[in-house]
Amino acid sequence: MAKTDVLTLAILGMLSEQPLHGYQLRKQLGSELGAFRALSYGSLYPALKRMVGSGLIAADANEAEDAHAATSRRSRIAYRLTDEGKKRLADELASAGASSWDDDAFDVRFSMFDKTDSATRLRILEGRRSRLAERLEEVSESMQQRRERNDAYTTELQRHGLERVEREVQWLDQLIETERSAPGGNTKAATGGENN
Amino acid sequence: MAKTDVLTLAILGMLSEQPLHGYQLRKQLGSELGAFRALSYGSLYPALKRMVGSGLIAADANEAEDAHAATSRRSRIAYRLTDEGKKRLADELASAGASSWDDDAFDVRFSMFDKTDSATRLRILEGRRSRLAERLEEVSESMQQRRERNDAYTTELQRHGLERVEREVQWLDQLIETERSAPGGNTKAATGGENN
DNA sequence: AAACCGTTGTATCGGCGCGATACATCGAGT
DNA sequence: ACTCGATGTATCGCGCCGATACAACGGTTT
Repeated sequence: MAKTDVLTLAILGMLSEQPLHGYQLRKQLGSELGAFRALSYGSLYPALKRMVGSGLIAADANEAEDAHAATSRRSRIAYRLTDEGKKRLADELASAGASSWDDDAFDVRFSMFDKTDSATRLRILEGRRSRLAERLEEVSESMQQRRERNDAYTTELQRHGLERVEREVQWLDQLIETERSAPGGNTKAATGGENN
Repeated sequence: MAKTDVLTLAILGMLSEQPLHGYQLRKQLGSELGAFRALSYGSLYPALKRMVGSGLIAADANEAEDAHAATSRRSRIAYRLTDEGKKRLADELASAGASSWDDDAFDVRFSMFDKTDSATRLRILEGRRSRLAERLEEVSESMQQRRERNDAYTTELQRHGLERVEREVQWLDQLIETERSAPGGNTKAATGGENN
């Protein structure tokens, strides 16, 4: 079982909505996710090539929907999911990821929550939460130990880092609670509350 | 003028306190900074090798302070700054970094604030602040544009990301204000206190 | 019409960071 | 004596990033 890295998963998710060119793919990933804020072509194109190689996606080279301009045409390649790609995505969406708990991986996984069932959502949220709790433990412990040795600025930096993680945990707690109290939400409509 | 990358700068800073082995260096960097939380040996040792090559640091291979055990001895290498390394660090500390505004670079630079004068501190804080403000602009703009197209979870992810950056800005504002009202702090002693 | 320029679009290269892995020694506990 | 964890150095493959190059398209300016 080849394991699916974060970028591959993100691309699978994007392409499941509609076929896209590399260029468009990059823009979408950049604007939609926190991760991949500035995904470089040096990562993207090789990744696409890998995915074509492993049969997850296919490259449709420039099919003109308008028949009138047959010649010329600048080179553009639209990528779409293959059946194998769809299967892989479905597997991944059902699996709670095992490693959906890293900073980037969680973001990607979270942005696909509307494609997942409530149970899986909860497992991911809780996994992420406990991962952050661990880090909280580690960091605050090492802060205690070296409290004397550090200067004021380093201490402040650590304190701020800690606070950021704590707030992340609070955010997760909120999401977990919402998910528990409204488990029915399979697709679309869940978090925001009742603004629409 | 060879430019100094983040890792190199962090190592220079660490070694300016005392000579250290690669192993110790890694632990210190991991616990002290937010960046380099889990710096790998695959990055560290090559970096040290590069720095020796460019003359910034020197490697003292295992000088036994106890003379009695002459043979055996496990291999340990203590690294220390050369004069050139000290000069490079001083230059870097005075320069406000030009690129001390990335996430990681800022953390490293901030942890060395007690080695810098107040004017430089302010310039770095303000540089970082305006960098974050830019990002704030971009993200909230792209949120407006794609508000309709995104599902609730993606929207929530973006909202949370935005909030995190906003809080970061508030933190910086606080630091800037403190720095302005108490500019005297040149070295050691700023917020925390004077324990030694 | 010609010149310019920003956006769309594909692609590669060198350098570097990461995770895994290997190997070796030391001190302490059972 | 044996195991186990911490200390310590080192490398390999692979993926990512930043820079860079090339090219065609659409729009505005002159």
